[in-house]
Amino acid sequence: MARKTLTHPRKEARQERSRATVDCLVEATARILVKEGFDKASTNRIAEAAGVSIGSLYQYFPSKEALVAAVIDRHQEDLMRIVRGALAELMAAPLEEGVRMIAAVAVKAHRSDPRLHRVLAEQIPRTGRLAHVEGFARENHRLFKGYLEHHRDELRPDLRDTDLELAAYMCVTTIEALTHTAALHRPEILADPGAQALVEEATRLVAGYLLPPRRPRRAA
Amino acid sequence: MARKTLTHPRKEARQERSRATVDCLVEATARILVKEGFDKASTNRIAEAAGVSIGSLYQYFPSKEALVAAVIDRHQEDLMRIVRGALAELMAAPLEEGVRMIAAVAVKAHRSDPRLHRVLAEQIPRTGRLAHVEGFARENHRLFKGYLEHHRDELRPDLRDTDLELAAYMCVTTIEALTHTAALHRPEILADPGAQALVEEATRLVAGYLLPPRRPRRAA
Amino acid sequence: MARKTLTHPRKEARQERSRATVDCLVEATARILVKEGFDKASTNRIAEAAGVSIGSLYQYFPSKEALVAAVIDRHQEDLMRIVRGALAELMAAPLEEGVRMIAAVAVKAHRSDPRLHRVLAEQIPRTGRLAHVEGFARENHRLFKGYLEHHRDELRPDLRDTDLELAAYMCVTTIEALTHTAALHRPEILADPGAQALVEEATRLVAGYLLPPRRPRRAA
Amino acid sequence: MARKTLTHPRKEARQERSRATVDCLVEATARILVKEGFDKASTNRIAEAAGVSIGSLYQYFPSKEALVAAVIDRHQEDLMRIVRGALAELMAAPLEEGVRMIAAVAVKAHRSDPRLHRVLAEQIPRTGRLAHVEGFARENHRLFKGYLEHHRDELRPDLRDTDLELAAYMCVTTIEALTHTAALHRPEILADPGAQALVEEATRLVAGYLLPPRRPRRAA
DNA sequence: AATGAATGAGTTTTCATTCAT
DNA sequence: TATGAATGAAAACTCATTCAT
Repeated sequence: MARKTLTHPRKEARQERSRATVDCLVEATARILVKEGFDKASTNRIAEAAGVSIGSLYQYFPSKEALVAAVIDRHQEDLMRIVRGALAELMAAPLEEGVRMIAAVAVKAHRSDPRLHRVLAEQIPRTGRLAHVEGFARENHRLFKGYLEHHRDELRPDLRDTDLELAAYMCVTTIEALTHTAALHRPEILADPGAQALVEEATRLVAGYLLPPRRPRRAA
Repeated sequence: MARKTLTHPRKEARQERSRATVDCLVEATARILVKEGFDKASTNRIAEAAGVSIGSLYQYFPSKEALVAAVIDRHQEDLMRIVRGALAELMAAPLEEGVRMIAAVAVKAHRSDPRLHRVLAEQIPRTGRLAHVEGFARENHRLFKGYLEHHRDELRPDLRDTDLELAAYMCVTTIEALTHTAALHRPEILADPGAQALVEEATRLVAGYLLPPRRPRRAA
Repeated sequence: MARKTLTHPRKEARQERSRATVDCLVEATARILVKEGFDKASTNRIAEAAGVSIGSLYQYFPSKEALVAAVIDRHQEDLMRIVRGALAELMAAPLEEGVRMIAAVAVKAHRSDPRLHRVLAEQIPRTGRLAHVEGFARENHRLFKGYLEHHRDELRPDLRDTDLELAAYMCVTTIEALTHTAALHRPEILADPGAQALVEEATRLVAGYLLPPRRPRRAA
Repeated sequence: MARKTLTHPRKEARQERSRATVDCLVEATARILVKEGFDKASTNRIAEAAGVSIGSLYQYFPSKEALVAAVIDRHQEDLMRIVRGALAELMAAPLEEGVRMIAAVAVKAHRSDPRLHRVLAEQIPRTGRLAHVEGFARENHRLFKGYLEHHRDELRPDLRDTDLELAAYMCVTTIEALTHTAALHRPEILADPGAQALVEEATRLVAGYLLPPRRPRRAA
């Protein structure tokens, strides 16, 4: 019996009741992933935690991977919503302000559920959702590059005439890396007092990289 | 079937042959982790790949975790060697040069075996080696903080009188995050042409954060 | 996790002990197949009946099918031994006697374990052993065709100059079909009093088909 | 989860629509049995293939076995119809002609759906329908014995005064076995060019067994 | 009557680990 | 000390069947 690893939901839950079951399952999967890690998240355990029979689980998800993939997708959508919502007004902001917004959004996104974020980050390769997730990253990158192009004249002189690909990459990656790493390894930094500081420092770091040097103040 | 999680090698293997066996096993574990992932790395498979009987494996390693821990430790030691070797002359270097050295070392370290790095990064939480590994990070952090203190007068004015804790954290974390993330998700950036660029951009980013703004050139 | 259906033993049992284990397993499989049928023959049940742990079972047989295949092979070899042994002296026998020998051998073969024969006959398609088994049938067919050619001059006149392919097929198939069907559906026919009669009638049937008509006795 | 094995249809489905549903289900079962084998024929699959909900399936058939039994019965009835239709005029025919008719009918019956025939042959033991099916065989046997008794004087002399039980058994079994085995293992023989030959050879075989030896022609 | 969501016992299979030789 | 046969808990997954709607 061929048993390819399928990662797509098995059938659409049409009725009210079954949609609730599916939600329950995804919820329970996320909860267990966070509380006990991938290895402990057996399908039987998930079903039990969801208060659903193992048979029902397999009616909607053809494999454990499919469940994790569903959690990933749901998490991505949460992040997307945060990012898109916040970036609506990005274009109008001056550079430093724009960078701060990006940083703030990155922090906000990673704060939404850092422990889940962490487990998922580790499990994404296994689930074949990598392409999907990277697409999301690329979208952010493109978006920010567009923003930089729109604000070319605010950049430090030697960047003004270049392709802004690399610059965009550096900024987005730095901010993403700082917040992602904090989420994975320094959860306390994303907690309430530190998060603001992280935004400020990241802004100084990245804005300093993009903007022309300010005159020393006493130079007035 | 008691399955306590012991993570220390069972005996010291002082004899010549035992030594070789242990090396073989660690080697094989690393190889399989990289080529097939953690899930495929069963103890039987490792023993087979090492050309050693499963019984012998358990003579030297009390559990699967112990094996992975040994791989992690060996990898850490490799990294340590790179870092310590390169940082011997750090103190003497001026700030920008020092930052460049740190960046270069981070890149070098992450290039040493990025695929192993990746698997281990994912598996470290499972092995209880986390504290150990974070200790290493903290050492780097302390080291760099010392370096900054030693070069206080080169810093931008508003940093000169502060505790350099946060500044050090930002720098080390940014560089580490940039290289680590590249190792995990953008291996091509660490490959030969890109790596130099990464060092340069990281240097500009971080040095720009630490140093006082340079006068615009034409101001002469 | 790919799970192809492998039907070949997983590893050779080298030590004394493990060969005993393998034998036990094959034995137990046969026993359960006969006593309870294919559906009841779960691997756990087989292992239990063999007095062997389920793990050991999977050390030697990669799947349930492999176990059944092993039983089939063993049964085939038993049959082969019976057939080859009996057919050594076939060539020398005159036609009617030869036919009787063939019939006797077929009966003997099907008597060796009719209930096993039956279950296996049903399961052969599932195990991929079909080709193997049909090869055996073809061998018998070739053998008997050779025998007929060797005794051409005893045949009824209109067969003497033809290709004996079809004639051989009819004979072998009839005898095989009569005994096989008896084994499957009329076990009592193969039991002791009936078996001799079956041989005699089959001989009369087939010999009558091959030989020239005998003169009516009173015609002397 | 009580799982008694009931093999009788649950209700008579007198209404038009119910009738259609039942037919659909039996049809679908047969189709899946043939195309995918017994193991793949799960009740859910059958319901789906029939375009009927699993709930409805269980309204008409109390178990999977009942479904298969229904298929068997339907198949038997098809065969019956063929046999009875053809045998109406048997009694009047002389022996050789009668044998040929029997052989022709057996071939025709086995040709009607050889693949279904095969699966059913394998599955009948499981369904408890064995007795039912064997009853059918016995009927044929009785019928042919009656025919032989009616044509006693055409038989070879040493048969004329015996109980024709055994003779009938040999004839019916040989013809049945030859066609059944062909259906199971040599489908090509039942296909169009070969089937006629099979009838002829079977007739020669069996008629030769029943009739007195013909005088050699030149003996005149 | 029909629907299809839910059930859960039971199946195959893996793999860390032990222990007799 | 080395070997590898044996172990068995536990995981993933199926499918006949029930039952609320």
